[in-house]
Amino acid sequence: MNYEALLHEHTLKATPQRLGILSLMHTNGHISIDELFEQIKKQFHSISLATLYKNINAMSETALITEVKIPNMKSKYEIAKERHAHLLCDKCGEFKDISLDIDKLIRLTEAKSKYKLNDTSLIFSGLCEKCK
Amino acid sequence: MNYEALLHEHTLKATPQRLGILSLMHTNGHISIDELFEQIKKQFHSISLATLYKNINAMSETALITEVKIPNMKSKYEIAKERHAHLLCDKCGEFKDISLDIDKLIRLTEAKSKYKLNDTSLIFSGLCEKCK
DNA sequence: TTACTAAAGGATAATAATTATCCTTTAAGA
DNA sequence: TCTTAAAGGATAATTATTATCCTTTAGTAA
Repeated sequence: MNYEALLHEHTLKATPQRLGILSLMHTNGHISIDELFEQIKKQFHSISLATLYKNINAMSETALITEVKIPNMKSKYEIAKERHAHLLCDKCGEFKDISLDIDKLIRLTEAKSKYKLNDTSLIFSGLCEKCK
Repeated sequence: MNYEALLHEHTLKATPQRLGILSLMHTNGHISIDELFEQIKKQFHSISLATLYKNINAMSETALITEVKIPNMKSKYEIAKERHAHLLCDKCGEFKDISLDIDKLIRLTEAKSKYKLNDTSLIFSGLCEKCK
């Protein structure tokens, strides 16, 4: 993926730190601030935690990345993508995407509620195939 | 509702402060820490913020209340109840429960994922009937 | 290329949010 | 009543996040 272009599309400068952050987010899938700081320091020995926060905020505000709030644990961040739900294993902590017909779910809920819906946050938790 | 008994069932003492918190949670439906502190102070002039946090934690740990994490805003707390989803109006901020066949959704997702699921966090956002 | 400038980085102070501590008070049961 | 573990209040400590200020650099244009 060309993160330099992606940053530019979101009117953000493509700095080495940001490319590093996006790369880590990509390889990890979902990552918390703490994990991110831990890992990014390996590449950028003197990176400031403030820089990390500023970048997370800048990229969130421009919707390049998304914060995923999870019950009973710290938020994780992911590169923005098409609508999807998440699966969490309460035992091993595996956290991953699952695609699901969210449009249908939205249509159903709109009918029931009279709301005009445009987004969802949907997290399932339980035990993964290995842990169950 | 008999909150005194409810607290006892969760092995917690039924203090006036806790009864006040639960009462506010009930009348508000969902309430943030800040709103709660704001309101509870009217009844308990000298209540400490630490007491509020301690009680929120104690009642969360015993699953008497539930924290609802919402994208882009502060958490709200509600008295625990049967599985349900939430609707958020991005314009006026209305936040309410909606009942939905979550069991069915879980069964569907289990089939697709091989997970054994037992819980969900599901929030829809958009515009309410008035705001749309 | 070089030069310019707004944006971004780093260090650190400030603020906000949450938790811990310590001592006093009280709910609940004997 | 009496006893005591649990809870409350005040406040300190810790953690998380944001703001500030000065330096560096990415991006653009001469």
